[in-house]
Amino acid sequence: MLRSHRCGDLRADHAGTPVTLCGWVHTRRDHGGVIFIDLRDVAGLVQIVFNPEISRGSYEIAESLRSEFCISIAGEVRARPSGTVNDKIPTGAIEVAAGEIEILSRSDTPPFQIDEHADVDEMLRLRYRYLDLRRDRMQRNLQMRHRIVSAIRRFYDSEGFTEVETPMLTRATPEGARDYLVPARLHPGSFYALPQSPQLFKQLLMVSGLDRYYQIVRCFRDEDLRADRQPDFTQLDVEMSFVEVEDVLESTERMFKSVWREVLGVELADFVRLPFGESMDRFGTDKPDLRYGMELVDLADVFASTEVKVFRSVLDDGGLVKALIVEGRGGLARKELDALVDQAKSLGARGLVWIGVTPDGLKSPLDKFFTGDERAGLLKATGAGVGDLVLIVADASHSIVHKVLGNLRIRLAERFGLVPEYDPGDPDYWRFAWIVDFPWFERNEEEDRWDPIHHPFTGVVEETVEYLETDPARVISKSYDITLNGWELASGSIRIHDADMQSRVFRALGIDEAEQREKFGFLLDAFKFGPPPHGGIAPGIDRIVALAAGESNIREVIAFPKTQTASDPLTGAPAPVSDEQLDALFLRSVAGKESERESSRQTGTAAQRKSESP
RNA sequence: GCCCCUGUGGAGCAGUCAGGAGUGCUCAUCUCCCUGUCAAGGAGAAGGCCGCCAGUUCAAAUCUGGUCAGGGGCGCCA
Repeated sequence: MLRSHRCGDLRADHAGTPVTLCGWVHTRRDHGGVIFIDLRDVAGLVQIVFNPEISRGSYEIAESLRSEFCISIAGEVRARPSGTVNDKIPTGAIEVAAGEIEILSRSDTPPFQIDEHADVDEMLRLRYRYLDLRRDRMQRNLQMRHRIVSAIRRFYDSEGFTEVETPMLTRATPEGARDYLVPARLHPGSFYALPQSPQLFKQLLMVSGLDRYYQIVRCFRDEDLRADRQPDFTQLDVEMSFVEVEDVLESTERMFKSVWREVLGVELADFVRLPFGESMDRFGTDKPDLRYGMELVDLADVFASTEVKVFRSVLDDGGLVKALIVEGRGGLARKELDALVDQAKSLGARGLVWIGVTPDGLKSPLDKFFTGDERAGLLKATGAGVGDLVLIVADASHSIVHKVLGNLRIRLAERFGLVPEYDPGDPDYWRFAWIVDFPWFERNEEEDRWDPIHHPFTGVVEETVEYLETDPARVISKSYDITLNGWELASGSIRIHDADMQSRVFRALGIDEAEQREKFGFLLDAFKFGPPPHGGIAPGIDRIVALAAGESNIREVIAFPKTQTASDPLTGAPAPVSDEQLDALFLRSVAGKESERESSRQTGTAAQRKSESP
């Protein structure tokens, strides 16, 4: 070893110990006669003192040190002189008097400072990700990720699960997200797909009698990115045989509790159970943030016999009139209210009615149309008091009302500081919920058919099987989601293992036997050989870690993530390949115009291309 | 595909609404001073196609259009 200790591990009781340390120059404070270096390694910072009275040679070398030089020093740990102790760092009681120094490697001036203070442009961080990852926050995030994954493995190992790897090069799935394709050199014209999830393989493993399977596995979906979505992401994939819904929920909930206990030292409360319909009614979404109130209020009763046109026509069409109450914001300026109306419209609403509750009555463009009963009913139903703001969306489409109000609820909670600060040690901060009783189908008006909300192998709740042929909207699935503080963390279901039931479901979906064979033939074949009842779940690792670490973006917990256009500023991926490579794969590019544009691109990409060449 | 925000020395910002010489702040870099600092301090210096292209104008960082890049969202994500 080139070192005897780690910088950040030294404490007062090391005083008098000779040590050899390796690390990076974090900061340099040159006083002319004495030089201080904060030396940084994976464990933390420690102050090194260079003094010509200790070693003239080392002092002279230290004068040439700059930020991020990688150095080794040998010297003695000593208590700091009284009055110079630094309470801000764990090693602040001591310092190391440097006797010898070796510059292991020099560093160019870094493109940005490696400390917590600078809020650096993310593009730059990603281009120099290896420097970005030197920062304390990133180190902590990656370490937390490791501890979480490790705790998950420990849990499933102790519960008799077997981790099995499944192929990365597999067959394109007929439905779901867009696949990433890989040309098959040995099969001209054919392609592998990277897995969107190991869904079908884990079901096959149940047919194989594995009984309890898990895998921490990379998955790929070629869809547009979001704060919580990357094109390649990591899932905890779980499947169990001979279980019902309740067994998967119980096991998964215990896993999360165990991980939170081990990693964050907090004892989670039992997860709330929220039926899908109730979640939509109360929060306008199937992934509600339960850390604050502002629940939606149905005003259908209040305006049941209204003459206000917009409400009347919506209610007559079977639509919804619902409200959101923003406490203490009745005095919002007209300009801000107009901005809210615009937001609502951009989300698909025809309009947004705002009502300020003042001591003199209601302040609203619609107030003059309200009857006295309606004003009283509105206040009673919403519970709004003087100073509050009521926002109402009315639409024939229930989903638009819920989408708009659900979105406004989140934005207003963030804007008005209703979202609690990150406080991992507080059990109350972690609002886990099971979302259950999802409808099996959703209506696809464009294609004039019923589509599965989950996937076509999802089990059907027995009591609703009879509606498969008569009223698909009433069929409830044996599927479930976990949500945490407004994020969907996991999704799963009990699968259909009975051939007759699977046929009925395919019929309801309008998929005939030829299509079944073409799309799912190998799974249906497997299910001819005694498939066990089984089910599972798949939590997203990136999201779990981001929430646990208090990050609002999963890029912060992924070592080398991609930008919103799915490119990597560090490697320059994706990039064109040579004609020779294409020839070998029997491919020809038709993106002529695209590549011309590529070559005339401006500064950012040019600099990036520069970094690609050696 | 659509909507919104952002782009100013190496980094982070202000300036843009209301056009008038690249003006300012913090940090970094370079030189000098300094033996107890800790995001050290002091003095000085260097460093800019104001993302890019076009338009309006006597005059554009500022106004207009387009475009590229980064971020947030809608659609999409069984």
